[in-house]
Amino acid sequence: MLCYYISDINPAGPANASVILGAKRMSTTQTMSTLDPLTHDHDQCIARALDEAERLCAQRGVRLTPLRRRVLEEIWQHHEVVKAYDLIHRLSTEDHTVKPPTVYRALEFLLEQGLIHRIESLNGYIGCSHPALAHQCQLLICRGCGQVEELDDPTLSAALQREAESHGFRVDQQIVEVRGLCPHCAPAGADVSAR
Amino acid sequence: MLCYYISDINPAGPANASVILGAKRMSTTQTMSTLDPLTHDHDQCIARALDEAERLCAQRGVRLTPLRRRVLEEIWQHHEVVKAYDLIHRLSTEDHTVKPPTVYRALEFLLEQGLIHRIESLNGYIGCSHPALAHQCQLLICRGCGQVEELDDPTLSAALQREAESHGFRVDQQIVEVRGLCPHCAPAGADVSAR
DNA sequence: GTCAGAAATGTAATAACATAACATTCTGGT
DNA sequence: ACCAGAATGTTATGTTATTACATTTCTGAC
Ligand SMILES: [Zn+2]
Ligand SMILES: [Zn+2]
Ligand SMILES: [Zn+2]
Ligand SMILES: [Zn+2]
Repeated sequence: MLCYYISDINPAGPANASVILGAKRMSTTQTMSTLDPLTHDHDQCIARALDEAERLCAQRGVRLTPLRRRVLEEIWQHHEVVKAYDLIHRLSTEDHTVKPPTVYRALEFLLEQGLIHRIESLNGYIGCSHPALAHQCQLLICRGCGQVEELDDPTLSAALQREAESHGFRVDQQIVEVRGLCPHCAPAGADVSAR
Repeated sequence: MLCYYISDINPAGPANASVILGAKRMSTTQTMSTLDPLTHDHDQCIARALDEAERLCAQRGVRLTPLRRRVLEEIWQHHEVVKAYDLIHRLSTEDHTVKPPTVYRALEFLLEQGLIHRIESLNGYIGCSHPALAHQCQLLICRGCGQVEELDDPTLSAALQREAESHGFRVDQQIVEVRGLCPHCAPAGADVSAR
């Protein structure tokens, strides 16, 4: 199962993406399993993620409180990595500043419930695209647009698990993060210097 | 190529390790590619790492200055993850405190030269066990003893690369970290709660 | 409905990790 | 000796995360 959406049209623009204003349709030239910016209804995407979260928490007997739900909603605003202090700023208002522990506790809950993933190499967080089942995922992190594709290739995770076990290692958790350029940013290649 | 050494005898002790005082020999019962604590001459291990670093830097025309060498030496004191601020404390004396940029610049140099690896999930660093060639490695990180085994399975890294490319992703870097228990800590399993 | 305990949230302080900007010193080539 | 570039020193600050404790909210037993 995959989830990779483009919430904003890349300024540089995907060189070969099919863009027909007003007539949403799939891009035909991208090999990446993405939805075209114009085909992706992100409001619906957010709603789906939140509904799924509600459902899972109810089913598990844990509480998706307004605060936790709000944090999850903020994380789902884009398909880009979100930082804890971004959340603090976004949740704060003129008359009420949210303090770090508030956000970190919500993040902790969402991580425990598998509703988000932590991106270790960026100290950031991203919504999980298939939270119903426990899984070891591989994250493709674009340094061009900051967006993240979550893969769940059981063959890969099994191979890594096997390799670790063959060295007598008992695996708790796999952290697999691939840094690079997504298909929308790669064509522009030359102008996307290391970030 | 593998490098996994035990610098300190685990307090809990490997349940089934062969230990013959005074007569260093390989453990016969561990499946992990480790050296028995007693067979591992860590002074020699450090010396080897530093010599290799000297050789590579000379060959590449870069300067392994006393400071950089000193930082590398500290990182190699054990086979455990080292934190930047540990290094700051270890390098500081009564009459001279080392400041963060000093250490971070040395770490940056050592990372560029492939002499150390950064462990993203721990904000730590570890000596690279085969720095002569560029490589994508897999790190097995024990939560029991803090030691790290560096694997370099080209099959695994190729599989991950292929998977990413099949999604149109251009790979810069792979981060593969496996958290769990090493064979010396796993048998004691029950008493090693999550850290 | 009441109430006690548990869970969640609020708050203040601080720890841990990392970098920016600029000054000074060191090094190697001429 | 001189110069330019590399390396290091120094100050300040930015970023990420946790500890400890107070208060509020929720839940289930009665
Ligand atoms: Zn979306
Ligand atoms: Zn991109
Ligand atoms: Zn060693
Ligand atoms: Zn261990």
